[in-house]
Amino acid sequence: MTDFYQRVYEIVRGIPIGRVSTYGQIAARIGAPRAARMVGMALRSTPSGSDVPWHRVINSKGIISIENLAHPPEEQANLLMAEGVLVRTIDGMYTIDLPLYLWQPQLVVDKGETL
DNA sequence: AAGGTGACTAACA
DNA sequence: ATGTTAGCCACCT
Repeated sequence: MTDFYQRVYEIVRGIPIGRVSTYGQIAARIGAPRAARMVGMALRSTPSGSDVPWHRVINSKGIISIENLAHPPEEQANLLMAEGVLVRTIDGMYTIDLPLYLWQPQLVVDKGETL
């Protein structure tokens, strides 16, 4: 995993079903806390058929990004709801209760790796 | 090789 | 509280 994108995919693959993460959180876990936009870029080029659950990544406000050009936000909302995530529709935007669904990975201090 | 572009964010006004 | 601004940095012309 020498590629930035690959690291993004690896982390996103670790998001459990029914949980979500944010662009910033993933960037931080890669070690580049300011590279949230790059995370979005990486997810942009993930095919629907891939094993990367791109739909489990939303923005820091708990909203499905309306700037999303790769897939309609509606599709992302459907995928999340299919996993049991409660998605509210407010003013044409899809919002998620972030404190409730945010993925909070445990850190393994021993090896400096994460679960 | 150099500059433009964002599935973002935190900081301001 | 809500709207704007300015950093951000790997990728793609």
